[in-house]
Amino acid sequence: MAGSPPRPGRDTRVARLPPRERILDAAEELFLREGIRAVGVQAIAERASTTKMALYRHFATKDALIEEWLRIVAAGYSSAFDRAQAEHPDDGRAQVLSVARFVADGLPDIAQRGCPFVNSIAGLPDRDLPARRLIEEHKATQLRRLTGMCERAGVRAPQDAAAELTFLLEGAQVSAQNGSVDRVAQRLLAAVEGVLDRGGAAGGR
Amino acid sequence: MAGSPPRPGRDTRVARLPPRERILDAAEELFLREGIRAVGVQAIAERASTTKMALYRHFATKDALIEEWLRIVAAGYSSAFDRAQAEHPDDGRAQVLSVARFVADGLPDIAQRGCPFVNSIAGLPDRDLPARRLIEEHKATQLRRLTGMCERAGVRAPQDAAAELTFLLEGAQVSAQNGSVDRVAQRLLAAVEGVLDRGGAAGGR
DNA sequence: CCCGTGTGATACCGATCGGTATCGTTCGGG
DNA sequence: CCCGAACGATACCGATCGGTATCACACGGG
Repeated sequence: MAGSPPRPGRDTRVARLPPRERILDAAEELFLREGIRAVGVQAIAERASTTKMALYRHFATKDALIEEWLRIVAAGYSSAFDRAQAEHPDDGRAQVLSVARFVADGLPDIAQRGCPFVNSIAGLPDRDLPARRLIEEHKATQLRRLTGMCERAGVRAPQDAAAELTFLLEGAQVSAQNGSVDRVAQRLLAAVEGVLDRGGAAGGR
Repeated sequence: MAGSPPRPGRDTRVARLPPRERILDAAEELFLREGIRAVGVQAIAERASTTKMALYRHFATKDALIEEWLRIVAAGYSSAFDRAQAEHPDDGRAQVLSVARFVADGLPDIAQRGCPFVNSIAGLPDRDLPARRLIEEHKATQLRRLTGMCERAGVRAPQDAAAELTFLLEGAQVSAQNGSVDRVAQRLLAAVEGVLDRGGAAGGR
């Protein structure tokens, strides 16, 4: 098919990605499964079929690797927001539902591995660590975009609705992880629709 | 001065609790501030003004200490449920609101240290670790009691309502931790009231 | 053709990890 | 009064931590 594969080398194994990508993939896998602090750089290097030295040629420190990984994960969520807005322009309600469905679809993974941000924040004690700043800015951006979508959906109190939606989204993820609630995805989507229908927080009165 | 204090020893410092209590206190402090995996037994022992040996006389292993600590934290939450039921017998709505207020009151601490369960679960990869089993059983019990309260409150769909309340409660805690939402406590209580008024998930239609 | 860059492999660094062994001391109950 | 249990202190165990140094080799562009 392809005339000249990118960098097959003479390796018998599957076509290898550049080391940096392999390291990030391996780190993702291990960070999710074992937790940030439980994984050593040695284990990451081995799983990436390379060595510790190669890892430290691409990442100044383990924390830098963690930060880079979190940046990629955050970009994934952001692109879900992008897609929601691109597929349903001017339809705030559909945008929110699209985001909610994205989160709901990810719940099976979350149930086994946990939310990358929530799990990572546990191992990042200092509030001014670069990786934590990244997480907090990401969450703040998400809330802002969610608020915008709620405005476009014409709900009564966009700020309140966006906050409540955030609670539901985050809460569904931790509930999926500790396995206390069943049919989490279904319940999450129902609750999100409820918030959208009702507008802000207490709408009955 | 004092005729016979419990166990002052001849220590000049403040009256000391028995070592086991001191160790648990020190562990709680450090586990919350730094995270389970980041804290070494040495650090715990030093903060408890004792030694590693004394610690291992009371706890078979570090994991056992973690488990015992989580058991105590879980008992704290359970007693909040007990109080809610004792102070508002037969009034399910007031019971739920009491629990919600308990969580809301704890949010300032959560914002700085994070939820003990959520943070710990990140460092407990294996699902069948005793400490994780404890967390999951605790969360399951909470959901059951919440469901009972919703039934007593006469909501339409108690199971759905309890699940949504769980999402809100958990989500508010992680949102407080990452600081994305402001006025978390106020918003949480408003959202909880909304769920109680509305009954189950989507009630508008 | 050859040279520099990125790579793999190995060994090493000091520090710390969870956990254990061995002491002497202290203290309270029978 | 005295004996045993709990305690404090210290040293130690092998393993692993994050991070560094060194060296040989493969490979592609000039």
